[in-house]
This record gives sequence, structure tokens and C-alpha cells, in this order.
Amino acid sequence: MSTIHGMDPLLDLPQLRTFYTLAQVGSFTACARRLGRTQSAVSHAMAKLEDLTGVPLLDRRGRGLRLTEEGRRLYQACEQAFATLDAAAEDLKRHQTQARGRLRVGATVEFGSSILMRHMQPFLAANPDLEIDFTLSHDLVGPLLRDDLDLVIDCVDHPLPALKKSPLFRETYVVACAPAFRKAHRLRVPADLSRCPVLSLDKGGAWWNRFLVAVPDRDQPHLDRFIAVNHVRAMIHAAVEGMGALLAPRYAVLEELERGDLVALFPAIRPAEDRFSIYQKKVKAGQEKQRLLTRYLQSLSPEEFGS
Amino acid sequence: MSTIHGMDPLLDLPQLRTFYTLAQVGSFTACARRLGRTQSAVSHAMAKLEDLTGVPLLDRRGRGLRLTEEGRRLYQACEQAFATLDAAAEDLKRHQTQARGRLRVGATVEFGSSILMRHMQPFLAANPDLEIDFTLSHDLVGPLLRDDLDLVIDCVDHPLPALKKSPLFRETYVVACAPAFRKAHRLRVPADLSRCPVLSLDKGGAWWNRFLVAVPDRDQPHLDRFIAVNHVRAMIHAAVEGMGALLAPRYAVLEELERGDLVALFPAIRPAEDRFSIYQKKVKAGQEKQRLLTRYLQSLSPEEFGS
DNA sequence: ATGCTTCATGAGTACGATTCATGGCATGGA
DNA sequence: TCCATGCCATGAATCGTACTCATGAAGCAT
Repeated sequence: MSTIHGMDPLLDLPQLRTFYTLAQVGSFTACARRLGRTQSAVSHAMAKLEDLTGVPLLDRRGRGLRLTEEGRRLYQACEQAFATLDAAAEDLKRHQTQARGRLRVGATVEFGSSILMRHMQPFLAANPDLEIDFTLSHDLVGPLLRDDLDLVIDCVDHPLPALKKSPLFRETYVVACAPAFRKAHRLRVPADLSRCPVLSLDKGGAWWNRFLVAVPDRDQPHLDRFIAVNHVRAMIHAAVEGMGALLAPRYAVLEELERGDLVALFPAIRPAEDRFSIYQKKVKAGQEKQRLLTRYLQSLSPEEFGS
Repeated sequence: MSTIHGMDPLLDLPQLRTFYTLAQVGSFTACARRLGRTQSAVSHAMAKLEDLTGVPLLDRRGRGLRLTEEGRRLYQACEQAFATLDAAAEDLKRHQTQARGRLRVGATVEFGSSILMRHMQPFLAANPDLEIDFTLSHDLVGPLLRDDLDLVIDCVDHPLPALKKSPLFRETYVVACAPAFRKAHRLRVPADLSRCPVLSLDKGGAWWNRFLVAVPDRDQPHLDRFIAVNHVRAMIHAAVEGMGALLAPRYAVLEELERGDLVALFPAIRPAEDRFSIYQKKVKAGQEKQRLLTRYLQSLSPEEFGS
């Protein structure tokens, strides 16, 4: 009755996907985690959707939210619509041209050896004629510019005009230590880290800067007992053994936190995060093999990057 | 095979609606018009979609674009998905609470008397318990602030913090005249308007500024023979009779242009456009009757506003 | 009460979608 | 052949909006 073309822009929004996910998982926070957004984003999105439609869709009373009657109907529509769309997407994937030839990929040591390796198998299987080799190093841009690498995944920003940058994900860091260690050193606030052994990837302790910048001035600890370990995995083991406090990418210590081998310290303080991006030379970014890998990596859900 | 949750963000984009519309109308320009965007926007959107999927969806060879095989399949998926979503939207509309009480709407004379009136009937029918009255005037903000009006549709910008502004549509203007008039005055470039009778809504000729600002300096005409007519409809009739050149909102002269009673002049020059917005007092914007009308107006497709 | 979740909200920001201003490439008259 | 004209592509600039950040309020435990 309202629009001439029977086309209603109302329900054609990213909000809908959020609503759909939210209905599935039943919690704003969980939904946010799965979509790689903040809880606030989900809340805003739902507020907007309800405002747009003019109908309450969520029943927020009490614990564990439920859908209203209208919400349930909308959910069913989403279920159907997204199913067909996702099927279409899947279908399109099959028609992508396969990549051939050789692709030389570079990545940081920590990221490459863990997350990247864990997720490359499906891509390799889908492109049997593609030869990939990996170079894990801290110097990535040099080889990229010298054409020793075709594509690089790095977390330091390279604002070079010759490079194409595609954002990939954000890496968050946590401070943690063994439970016994926390007790022994009575760690309650950041300042308690003073005169307490801390594990660092470098000898100077610059590694801890990404944490220190997030600490308010009054609570600044004076770190002076650094234990340098130039390998993340080794550093984690050291922390588990109670050798010192640890600052590490969250994804790297998920299991240890889960098992209780490590406990997170000062959850209120969020260290600076790294933004991982894919870098390629602009002139080569158009090549099929490069685009395929870029798309594949970007299609990985944020959860898979441990954020 | 790729994403863990079977949720592929690829096809969850506004781009899709564009693609769907494009496939229906078969032309970038027409699609843009229908969606109220520029041709460029549609082009960008399709480029991005094809890049994202990695599959060519459009066949641009030759005249009149066609879909590729993959494009056709995607189109069918869209057809189905959007159908269920739009049905759901329609369903939600029925559950919107009806508005009651009285709503005093203000609008500019030209807009209110034509477009607005032509589109209010469905809204009135859907809200039988709502009494609406219209005030068409050029002074709208005053009454709005004095609470003589509840909601106002205006094209001049009011950056008042107490007012909530919701963008509605853009009004484009055209310069036109009767075919015979063009011949008689040999109108080919804007400068030819010098010493040629021009119709103006005001006596000073300020009406023509929105055209003059769009004309490059070298081609500036010296308008000096103004015929003032303080009513748009009358002005159009005058133009049809060959009394002078006309500057008018495009929507107002659509029929005349269609029938050939008027011809558009200098299509390359695009006069400054008016941006119509809905203004309401923030404190009252939350009321159901106001929100309903706002949503209704915004749901009207851009085509219906003649742009 | 105190803490611990979970969601809401307002202000500020960053990114992506859109526009603007072009340029290329076809087609159809003169 | 030559210019008009219509259609789409493209790069840079701009604008809006969906996000984050930093809170606050409300439910449920202890």
C-alpha cells in the first residue's frame, strides 16, 4: 500500500543480520563476539531496527532475552531469506576461477605460526594447483617491495602509496600470569607490577608499552625486572611456570586461560591493539591468486582470529 | 567449507539490493534514478559486488546489459530472499500501533500542494483515528517553535539544537521554455538568456540564483527582463504560453516536459538543489504519531518525489 | 549492601557509501 | 568523417552512518 514498487528499504539492512545472529545466540554480548563487534554496536543496531520498524522485537524482561511474537516472525523470514542468500553465495564460490602458479606469502612469526597455519588448509584444498610458500619474519615490507614476496600480513602500518592495504582483523592483548604467581605478588592493580618479574619479547621492555599506554598515570607501575624471551610460545610456557607476568596476544593464550593455567590480570585495562592488514603491491593486487587469498582470509570470521 | 558458522558476510550487503534493482531495470542510469542515487553509486556498488564475489555478474558488451549465468542465479536468489523479507516488512507494518489524536503538519506551498497531497491518502487511510491538518506557508520554523505546528517539511536548513532533522529527499530544478520560445530566442547556451524574458517567483530575480551559481563565469547571462509570478503553477502556464524562460522544480514540470509543452534547456547545467527535511521538536519527536508520519514519508521512494 | 553480569545511552570517530568531475567507448545523425 | 549523445568506468573528495569508547542503570548472585 505504501511504496509503489513493492520495494521496502526498511528491511534491507545489515541490522537484520545482527538481529538474526542475536536471536540465535540469545545474548547481546555473545552476538557481538560472534560478529566481531562490541556489545554496544549490537545494542545500537537493535534499537535502530526497532525504531525503523516501529515494532518491539525483543523481550528484554528478566534474564535471557526472548523474541516477541513479531520478532519471531521476522526471525523466520530471516532464516529463510538468509538461507537462500547464503546458498547463492556458496554457489558463487564454486564458480570462482581457481588460482594457479606460485604465491609467496609473508606474515609475522607469531601470527603466521599459529592462526594462519591453522586456517590455510581449506584454501589449499580448494586450489590444488597453487603453490604457496610462507615466510615468517619481522621484516616483511622490505621483501614485499623487492618482489621477494607477493602478499604480506603485518600489523605495523605502512602508508606507502605503492601498496594496497586491506584490513584483516584486530589483535587484542591480555596481561596474565600463573595463579600462584598472582597470589605470591599480591597483584591487584597495575602498580603492583613494580619490582615484579615481567616477561618481555625484547630486552628493553618496549614490548610492554602497549600495556603501559593504557594505564592511567597514577597507577603506572615501574617495570624494572624484565625477563626477555624472544619467542611467544616460550614466553607463555615461562608464565605458566610462574616465572613472571605475561603480556601476550589473546588468541595465543586462550587455552591456558580456559584451563586455568593462566589468569587474566586487570581486565579493566585494555592494552593497545594491533591492526593486522594484508599488504600487496598495487600493480599485482589484481592478480587472481592474490585476490582469492585476500578474499579467503577476509571471509574468516572474527572469532577465528581469537578476538 | 570456509566459515565456521555457515554465515557468509559476503552477500549481506546493501549492494545486493542495488544489483537486484539493476537486473530488473536493465540500466545503470535507470537503476540509479529508481533508487535515488547517482549512476556512479550504482557503478561503484556493482564493481564492489563483483570484486567481493570474484565472479562477473554483468555482461556489459554491447547495448543493453545482460546478466551472466552466475548473475542470473544470484538474481533468482535475490528475488526469493527479498520477497520473503519484504513480506515480513509488510507484516510488521500491520502491527504498528495506530496513531491517534491531532497532528499539525507544515510544508512549503509548492511541495505541500502537489507532492505531499498526492501521497497522504494511504497514510490517512491507515490511521483513521488521526486528525491531520496542513499549513502551507513559507514561514514554517516560527510556528514550529511556537508549538503551532508539530511537524514541518522544509527545504531551508535550520541548524537549531532543539530541532530534530530527518532528511527526506532532494529537489532538483530545471530550466525550460516552450519550444517555439527557444527557437525565437535561439537559446543554445546560458548566455543566450541575456535580454530574454525570464519568469521568476520573486520580483528581484533572486529565484534564478540557484541556476546562476551553477553556470561557469564565462557563460553567465545578464538577466534583466524578469516577469514576476508568485505562484509556481501560474509560472509554468506562462512558460507554456511562451511568455519566458522558466526555472522550476523538476517534479512540477514533468508532465509538460513529457508532452513537449516545454523543453529542458542546458541539461548540462545542474542548478543548485534543495534538500527537503522533516523538522520536529526533539522533545516531541518521540511521539508515535510523529514517528509514524516520519517513517511513512521516508518510505516513499525517491521516484515519487520526482527526482 | 557489594559485587558481577547484562544491556542502554550519548558523544566522538573512522570507515564506507555516495557524489562530483571527469574520461572512454559505443551508437546515430549530419 | 566528424561531432553530438547516451551509457558506463574511475579516482578523489565528501558525507553519513555504524561503530567504539566511556559511562550508567538494572537484574541476579553472594
